[in-house]
Amino acid sequence: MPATHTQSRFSSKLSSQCQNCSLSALCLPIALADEDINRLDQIIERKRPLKKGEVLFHQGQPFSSVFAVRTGTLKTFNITSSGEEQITGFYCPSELVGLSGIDDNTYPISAKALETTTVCEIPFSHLENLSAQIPSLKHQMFKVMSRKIGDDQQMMVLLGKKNADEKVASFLLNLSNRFKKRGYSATSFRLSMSRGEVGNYLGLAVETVSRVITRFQKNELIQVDGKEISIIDLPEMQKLVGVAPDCGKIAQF
Amino acid sequence: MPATHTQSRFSSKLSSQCQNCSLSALCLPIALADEDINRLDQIIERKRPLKKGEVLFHQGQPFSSVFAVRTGTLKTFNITSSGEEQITGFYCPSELVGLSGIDDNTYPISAKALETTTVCEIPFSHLENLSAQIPSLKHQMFKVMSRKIGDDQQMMVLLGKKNADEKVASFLLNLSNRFKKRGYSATSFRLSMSRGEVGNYLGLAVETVSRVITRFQKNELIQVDGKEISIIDLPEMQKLVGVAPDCGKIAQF
DNA sequence: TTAAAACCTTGATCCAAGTCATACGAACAG
DNA sequence: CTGTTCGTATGACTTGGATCAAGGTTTTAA
Repeated sequence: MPATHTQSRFSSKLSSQCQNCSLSALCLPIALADEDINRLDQIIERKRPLKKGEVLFHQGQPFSSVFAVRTGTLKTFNITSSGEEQITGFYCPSELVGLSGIDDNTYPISAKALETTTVCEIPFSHLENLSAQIPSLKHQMFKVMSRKIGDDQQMMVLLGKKNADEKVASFLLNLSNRFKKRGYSATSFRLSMSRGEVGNYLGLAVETVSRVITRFQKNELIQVDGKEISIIDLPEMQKLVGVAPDCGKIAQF
Repeated sequence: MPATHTQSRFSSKLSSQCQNCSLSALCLPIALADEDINRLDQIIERKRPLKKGEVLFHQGQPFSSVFAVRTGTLKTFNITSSGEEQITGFYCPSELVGLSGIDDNTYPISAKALETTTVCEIPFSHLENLSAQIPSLKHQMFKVMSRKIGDDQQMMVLLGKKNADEKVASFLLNLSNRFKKRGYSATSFRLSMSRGEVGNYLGLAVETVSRVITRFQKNELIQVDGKEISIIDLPEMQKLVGVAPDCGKIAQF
């Protein structure tokens, strides 16, 4: 399909990269002017792909940048004093990682690729400067961080109050929504994380995750083939996590 | 004690209010110029005190302001689809409430006073404008939100991985740290929330909270008289939550 | 291609914490 | 002041999910 013909002289090749890419969550919703997108684009460093298992940044390392996932998936985790890994989040394309490092100029978590993953590095000092010049960008930054706070609080509800079935169902529906939002199928997708990682994230043992998934399949809520998941009975799944039909956000982290 | 004598002509009575008050967490760490503090001060509305049980804002209500607690305590919570209350946080003096409302201009949680509580209302649009003029204020905003994200993630670790003893100990030490930070005793304080609210927050039944507290007292880790708590054996408590001696932040939400 | 390693599933058993029941003290509205 | 409600404590019982164990499958790397 041919590219749009009405490009301003500022919206170069770089600009169109930004428009297609992962950063859409950060910039597109506020409809930045072409010129502004271009300015944002110029501070971004596109990095070589990370291979599965490679680390983007380490817990404790000095904070310098936030990263937008372009393709692939990341997990963030920290190592507890007893040496176990605790996964704090999974990041899909268009999502921003590293925001929690701003506070004391140190990443409090590590980020590792679950599969081959490309990211855009956004040096934070540049982003901060630019956000002083582009008010809508600053507002968008606040929104992104605010949303993260709200989402994390929903996650707390999930961890504190829900049982294993509700946790796994919430997790699957959450992924489903995230895929849907960026144009992929909401009902059929591939888990890039292992059962063990899902369990770690949800506060469940591997065996429990496995059993719940098997049971969901027996009850014809989902169809499973290894890491491929199809959601068969979406309404029933939603009932399971306690989503009111008219209220997509609540109780779904 | 007499007030400082070297006030600029801009740092009026209002300014000195800000310096003593709850907002210190937001503005003092970055050492705003007197003039800037004054400007911040002028957008803040000081409200009549909330009585115990009064609601500051309701879940679903349009977002307009963030609030800094000056005295007293707030809890934030949301009502799940099944009608139960899920507490997502407690807010002590100097802490900011309502940041999660920025995202979609709606408060996703309610905030209610646990005791007589005074807050400063900071209209967000004004704050955002001002932050465009005072770069260090904008940076401070990012820091506050970033810290919240990091803290919430520690809370997830707590909810997902810790047992009842570790949860309650973490909770008490976290309060202890917050009191200490603003100059109160780190080892002797009053819980403004009920056992039920603690349990709700930590994902535990009331009875469990009660039993753990009783046990801690028997083991001479703490001394309890109703809502008054004294931490007797701080090192042992820290060992319980897995704090490395040289590392105050980790695993303590 | 194949061996090793990592991952997944299922069954059997166990225990931490939830639930139920009861009682007593504190707060509070009338 | 006083009855009612709310908060706290503690014991008895139950249970969801962890743990242990073992076998099958997929992925990885040589």
